[in-house]
Amino acid sequence: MQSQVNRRSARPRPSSAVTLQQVAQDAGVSLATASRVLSDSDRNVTQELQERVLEAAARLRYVSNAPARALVQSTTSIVGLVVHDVNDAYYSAIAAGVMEVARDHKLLVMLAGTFHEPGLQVEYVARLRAQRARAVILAGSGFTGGSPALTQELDAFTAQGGRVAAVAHQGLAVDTIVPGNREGGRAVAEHLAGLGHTEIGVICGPLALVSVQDRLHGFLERAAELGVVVTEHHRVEADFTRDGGRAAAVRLFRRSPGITALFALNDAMALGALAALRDDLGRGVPSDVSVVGFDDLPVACDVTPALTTVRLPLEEIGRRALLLALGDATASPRTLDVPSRLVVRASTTPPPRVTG
Amino acid sequence: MQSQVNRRSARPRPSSAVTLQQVAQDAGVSLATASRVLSDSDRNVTQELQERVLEAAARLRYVSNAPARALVQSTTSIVGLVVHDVNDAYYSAIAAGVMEVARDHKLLVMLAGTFHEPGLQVEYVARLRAQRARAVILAGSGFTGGSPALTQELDAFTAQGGRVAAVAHQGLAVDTIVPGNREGGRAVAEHLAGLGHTEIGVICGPLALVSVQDRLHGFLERAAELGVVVTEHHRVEADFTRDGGRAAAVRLFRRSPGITALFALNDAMALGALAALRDDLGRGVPSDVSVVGFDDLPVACDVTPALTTVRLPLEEIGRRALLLALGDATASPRTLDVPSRLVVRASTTPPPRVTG
DNA sequence: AGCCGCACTGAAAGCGTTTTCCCATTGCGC
DNA sequence: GCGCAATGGGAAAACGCTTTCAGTGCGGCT
Repeated sequence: MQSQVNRRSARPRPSSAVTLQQVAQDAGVSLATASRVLSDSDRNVTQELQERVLEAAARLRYVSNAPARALVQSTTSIVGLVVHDVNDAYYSAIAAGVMEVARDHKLLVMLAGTFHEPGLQVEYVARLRAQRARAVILAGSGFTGGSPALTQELDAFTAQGGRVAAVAHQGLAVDTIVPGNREGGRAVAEHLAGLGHTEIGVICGPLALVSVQDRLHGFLERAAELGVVVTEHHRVEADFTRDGGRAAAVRLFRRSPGITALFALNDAMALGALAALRDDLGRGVPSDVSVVGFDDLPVACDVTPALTTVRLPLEEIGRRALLLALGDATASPRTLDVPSRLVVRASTTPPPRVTG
Repeated sequence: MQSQVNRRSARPRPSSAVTLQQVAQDAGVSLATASRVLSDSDRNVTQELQERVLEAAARLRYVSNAPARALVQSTTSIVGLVVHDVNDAYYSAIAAGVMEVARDHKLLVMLAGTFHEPGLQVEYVARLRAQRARAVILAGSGFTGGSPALTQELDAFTAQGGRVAAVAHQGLAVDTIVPGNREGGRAVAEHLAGLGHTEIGVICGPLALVSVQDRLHGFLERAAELGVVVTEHHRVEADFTRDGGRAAAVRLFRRSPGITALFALNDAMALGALAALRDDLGRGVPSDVSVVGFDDLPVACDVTPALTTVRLPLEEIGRRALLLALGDATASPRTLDVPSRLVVRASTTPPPRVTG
C-alpha cells in the first residue's frame, strides 16, 4: 500500500556511471578483454577487438572507476600535500613545484590545509593513509622536538607502503629536504654587520618551528662571530604573517628605538615591518632602518624599497620533495640540502650617521 | 631451482595495511559488527562490543580503506578544485576559501592546475569523474563561447551524480558564481573619468577569457557614457601575469605616450605595469600616470604607491562556490552574484597639468 | 595425419568495505 | 505461559575492477 514509488530502487541508484561491463557488452567482448585493452595490461588483444573496445569506451565516455581500481591494485595515483596556510605565497610556490611534477607523472594532488593546527596535520595524514595515497609531502616546517602523534601516524603510513617527504622537519624517519635556513641566516648577519650595523632587531616567527630556529641560530651564530651581539631584548616573537610582523616591529621599536637594522625571519613579516615603519613609526627605509626578509617571495621586488632577502628556490623545493617521495624507496630516508642565497636589494644600506 | 626467495609472494604483498577483518578478529566480533561500529551506521551495537571494537581499532591504528568504501557507497568525500595557476594569488585566495569549507564539511580537496592549457582542464575533470569526486569547482575563468569538450565532460560528471560550480564561466549548465567584473569595470571608468583623465590606456589579459571581457566591457561602456573614448589603439592584450603587464605597459606607452591613466585588468598586470613605469619608462605614479588594478590581492596595499583597485572577495567566492556545489541539487543550476567594490588608494590622482 | 604448443579469449576469484537478509535472543502484552 | 515485535549479531551479497586460470582454435612439426 506504499504510495511511494520505487522507494527500494530509488536509494541505490543515484549515479548512472558507465561501467566496464557495459563497455564490454557494447563492444561484444568479455569483461576481461575490455579491461586488458583499457588498462595498460601486458597481455595483448587482437587489433580487431581492441578497436571495438576503444570505440565503445569513447562512445560511452567511459572512465574507469578509480576507487575500484585502487581496491584491487591497492595503490592509487594520489599524493597528498600538507601545508599550513593555502593563502601564503610560500606554500603556493612549493605547491606549484609539486603540481608540476605531479602533472608529469600523471598524479593527482590532494591539498590539505592545517590552518596552523598541529592536530589537523595528523588527521590529514591519517585520511591520506585511508585514501591509500602513494605519497605525502609535509611542506610546512615541523616543530622542534617533533610530535609523537605525527611520528606514529607517519609510521603507519610508511608501513602501509606510503612514501613521505618532509620540508624543514626534524627527527622524522622520512625523506627530508633541508632548506639552507641556517646558512641564509648567517648570510644576513654577514651582510648587515658588513654594512656596519651594530644594533639589529630580529622579528621571529613561532620559536617552536624548525625553520625559525635554524634561521635565527644561523644569524645569531654568525653575528656573534663578527662581534655583533643581539640580546634577547632585541628579539620578538610573533605570528609568521604580515600582521604578526607589523605588530612585532611596533613592539620592538617601542622597546629599543636605537635599532638601525631589522631582520624579519620571513618575507611576510618583513612586509608587515615595512608597513609598520612607514605607517606606524614614520621611519624611512633604508635611510633610518635597513630591513631584511627571508624566502624571496615574488612580492619582494615589488615593494618599495625592494626588499633585501634570502632566496629559497621554493618551486624547486616542491619539485624535489615530490621526486624524493617518488624515488627509490630502499634508499629512504634520505636528506637533501637545498642552498639559499642572499639577494641584496634596496632595503639595506649602512646605518645612518649618529647625530651628535 | 629458482634461487629467488618467494618471488611469487613478494609481488602482491607490498602493503600491510590493517583491514576491518583484522580489527573484527582482534575484537572477537564479526566483520559486520565491526563495520557498524566504525562506520556511522544506523544500526546499534551493544556498549560492550562497541568498546571492544573501538579499542581494537585504536590499538591497530585502523583507518578504513577509502577506495573500498567509495566502491560500495559509490561516492567519496573528495572535491576537485581546478585552477589555472597554483602560484597565482588570485587562485590561492579562492583556494583558501574552498579549503575552509572543505575542512568544516570533512571533505578532501584535490587540486588540479591546468597550467593554462584548456586540454588539461578537460582531462582533470575526467579524472575527477573517475575518482567519483563529489563536486568539482572550476575556479579559473572560462572562455567566451565555451568549450564543447568541457561541456560534454561536465555533462558526464553531473550525469553520474557529481556537482559542479564554476566561477566566471558562461554557457555551462552548472551552478555559477558571477563576480562583479562588469560592475567593477564601470566603477573604474567612473573613478578615472571623475578625476579628469581623458586619455586612458587599458592593459587586457587574454580577450578570450570571460572575466577579461566583462571587466573590459564594463569599463568601456561606462567610459563611453561619460564621454571618454578608449580607442583600440589604447588597448593591449597580454598574458594575465605580472610579466605580461610589464611588457604590455612598455608597448602601450611606446605607442601612445600621452596616456595619463592606466587600467590593468588584474592586479598582477598592474604590478608589472608599475614596475615598467618605474624601471623601464621612468614615469612617476601617480604624478605622471595613474594606475588601477583589479582583484585587490593582498599585495596591492604593500606596493608603493598603494594600488587603487577593485576588490573581489576571493575567499568568499571560494567558500560560496563550494557551498553552492554542496547545496540542494534540485535547485541547480543557479547563479550567484558576488559584488565588487572600488578601493581607492594612492596610485590614482587627477592627471598632471598639460605643459605648455 | 596427429600432436604439441602458442596466442588469444572468457569465466571466475578476490580486493575491503557496507548493507542486506536471516537467525537467535529478549522483553512485552495478553 | 505463549506468541509477537523488537533488538542485536553474523553470514553473505554486492560494488567495479584486475588478474589468474582454464579453455579454445590455430599453425607447425614429425
